[in-house]
Amino acid sequence: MGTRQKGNSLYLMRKTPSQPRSKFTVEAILDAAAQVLLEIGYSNASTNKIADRAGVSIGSLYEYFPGKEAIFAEVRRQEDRRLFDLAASHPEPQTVKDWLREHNAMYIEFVRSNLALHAALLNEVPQFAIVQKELWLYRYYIPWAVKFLRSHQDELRPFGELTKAVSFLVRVGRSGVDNYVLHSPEALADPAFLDMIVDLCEQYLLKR
Amino acid sequence: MGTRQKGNSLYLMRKTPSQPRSKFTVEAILDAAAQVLLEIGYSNASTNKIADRAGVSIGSLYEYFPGKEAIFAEVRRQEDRRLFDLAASHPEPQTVKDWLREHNAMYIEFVRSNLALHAALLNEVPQFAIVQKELWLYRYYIPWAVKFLRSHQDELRPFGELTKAVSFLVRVGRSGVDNYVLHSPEALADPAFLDMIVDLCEQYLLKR
DNA sequence: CTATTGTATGAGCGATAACTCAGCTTTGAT
DNA sequence: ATCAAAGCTGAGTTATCGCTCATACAATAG
Repeated sequence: MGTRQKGNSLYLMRKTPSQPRSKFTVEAILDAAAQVLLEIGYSNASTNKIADRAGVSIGSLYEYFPGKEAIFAEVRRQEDRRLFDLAASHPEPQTVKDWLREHNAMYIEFVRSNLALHAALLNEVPQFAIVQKELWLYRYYIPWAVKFLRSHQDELRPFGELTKAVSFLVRVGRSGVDNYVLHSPEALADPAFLDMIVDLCEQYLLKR
Repeated sequence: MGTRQKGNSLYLMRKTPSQPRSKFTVEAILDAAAQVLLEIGYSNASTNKIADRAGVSIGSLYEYFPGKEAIFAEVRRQEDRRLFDLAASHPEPQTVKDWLREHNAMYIEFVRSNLALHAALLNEVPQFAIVQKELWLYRYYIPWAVKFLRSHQDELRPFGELTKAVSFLVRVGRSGVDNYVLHSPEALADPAFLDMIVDLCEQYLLKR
């Protein structure tokens, strides 16, 4: 038997596939879930339809996932992971100004690269019990951003608690972009949008 | 027969109650919807359960709403309206600084006054086809904020398009607070959070 | 008073959802 | 070559969902 989860949470995979073919199965399920989501929406997406679309039997689906919540939670985790990898693979800029521009551009590009999916995730799919603390963004990205900014503190306004301020700015920035993904996706393509959000970050962070 | 809607949208009420007793019925349904949402979550909330909880027959529910999407869309509209009324009833401050603090405090208080409901709305209930432009926040609040800020332009940094900048800041600010509602509700009670968001707004808007 | 429109009821129908389980196939270690 | 574990299958069970409709009472205009 595979590696069964202890708590049997509604939002976690039941077991982790060990053989290659089961890895394909799980991948097919996750891909199908994204497709079905875009085609008929979260509330109409059922485990049966997802399994169908994946070309996998419903029994197999339940072998790995306790239900559709867990499937979409996993889709979210994958996107979260993709984003972190993207950021981590990026060479570190010299100045805070550059850093702000590049990282904001990166996130905007990231959501734009699969706009429909991200809009649907934001619009329709509950966040469930995806605790922020377990996401790469919060576990790794924010601490990493804090470390970078601390090492460029001469460029910054004085902050009592830099960690708090950075975490705040990252969350606000991200939520702000997400708001536009949902309500004004066309604005994301405009370079002026990037300028605007970079401006916001600079005004908040940089000393002058 | 009542005032039937033309397009028969999934997200609008079917008819507007004219007699007092039917107004009570609709109110009961909306209240029940909020309760059921908090108790069992959006995806488990069914029209039958909502009607049950409201003490109203399922037939009556379908008299006024085409489905649960429309019910929750209406719950959202009511909250949106409540917020706008709150803001509109507020006396206009003298300075931009005061304005920023008071309006941010107002929104934080607003969400905190019914935190569980707002968290649930953000977390679980799809935004559907609630176009931003039809919300009070965007139709009235932002134009109004722009008007206020334009009349205090001497306190502001120069902006090419003030409307764009204000709209951006309002949306980012609101989304940012919403992010904390969802992921760190405890932080909202801390006065430092208000300070932080006011600081962000001031740094972005105010000249120095 | 009467006609018309407004409001309320709830049993019940058809559809579909979630999820199980008994049995079959594949894989890989020995 | 053998066999236990891993993986896969899909018809079937149970529950609930969305929604209709025949029926009846209430309000109001003329």
